[in-house]
Amino acid sequence: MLTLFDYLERLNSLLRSWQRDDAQLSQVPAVQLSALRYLSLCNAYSDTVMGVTEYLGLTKGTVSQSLKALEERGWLVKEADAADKRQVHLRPTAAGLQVLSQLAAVDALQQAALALGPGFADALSSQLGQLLGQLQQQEKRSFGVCRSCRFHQQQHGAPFCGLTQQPLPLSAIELICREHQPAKSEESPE
Amino acid sequence: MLTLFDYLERLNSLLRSWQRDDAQLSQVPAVQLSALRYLSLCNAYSDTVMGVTEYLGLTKGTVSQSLKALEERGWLVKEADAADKRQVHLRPTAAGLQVLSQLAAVDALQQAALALGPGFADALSSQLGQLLGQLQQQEKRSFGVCRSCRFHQQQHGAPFCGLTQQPLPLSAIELICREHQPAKSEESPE
DNA sequence: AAATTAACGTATCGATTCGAAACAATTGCA
DNA sequence: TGCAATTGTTTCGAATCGATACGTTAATTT
Repeated sequence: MLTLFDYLERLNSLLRSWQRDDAQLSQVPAVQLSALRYLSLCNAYSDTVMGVTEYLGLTKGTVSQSLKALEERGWLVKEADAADKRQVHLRPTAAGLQVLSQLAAVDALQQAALALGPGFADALSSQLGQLLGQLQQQEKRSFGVCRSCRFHQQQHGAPFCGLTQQPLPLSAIELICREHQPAKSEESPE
Repeated sequence: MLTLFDYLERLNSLLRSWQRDDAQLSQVPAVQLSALRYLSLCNAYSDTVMGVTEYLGLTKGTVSQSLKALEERGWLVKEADAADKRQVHLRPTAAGLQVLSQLAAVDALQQAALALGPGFADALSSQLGQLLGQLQQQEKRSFGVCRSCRFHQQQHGAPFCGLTQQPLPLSAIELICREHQPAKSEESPE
């Protein structure tokens, strides 16, 4: 009997094989693309080596090398943190974002979902999000977006993080955060 | 905005990282486990090197090595095909099946789904199956189970494959087949 | 029947990745 | 001020993966 695990494994194999068949991206290791994509989706608290490391579940040494390779490709720049001299912020360049936008697998998934009905993609995303939330309850990090975070507040009409006690740009509330902690009710209301 | 692709990527990272944290399986490459699991789920037409190769989307040289490693671990045995001397059938041993049954990720997914409601796992599996079917329409192979195959027939009350013109054991109709071709209506009725 | 082509599996090579460990630099804490 | 914890880099060795070449067997063509 096929389980959820098997479906996810098969989907993953398929997506990887497409990446390899892509002429432009065949030389680029999958981990590098995963890291770059994460960096394009996370906020300023999370765009560090340790952020990528925890998100991908690898060791920091390995990740450091992959990021170095991305930097050499010109898809990434490193910027020192103003306050903490240990930290380095990683920002995808225009060229890097360009590469991400050409990932065939992303579009293929969206189009396949569209062919199955107008609300299919949203419904499936919602369910996968719920599953992910459930799985991450035992994890140290939950990697959600600000909007679903218990620290997420409003102050003077703008988003505000109760953990770091800092105001956030409006664009940040849909970004992935390393410090995310789920609010009480994870179930998104229908 | 998080896409289907991102959810699948994150889920995959999480599952992989669990595999690495498992003391017993940390030394075992993920590809080997994927191959072994496939072999435990596929039928007699598909348990060959080329079957695994196409399912995982790798090259046959690479797969041949991974299978060799599995054989050396004693998790797999090779059996020559009776009719075609080129082919080798790969059969997981009892020890191999034992390893598969201990995959923590499989259970974790099932339990997480269970916590989200009684029908959650089935509904999600069904949707992922539909998505997979849609994605595989452009592929050469669809890797479905006999029951959803256009060659699937009944003869003398037993399953029968219209492609190979052979009877099938009853246990095979839920197994993955390399030669699978979807029947006209892929949508599984509710 | 013979020759050619195609398919299956293996072996070898080189590039690359990954984890483990050691290391330097900075921060936070007692 | 000491001491531990955190961040990030580097180095090393093992192992994976793709590409290529090869041998064997089956299928096809002449």
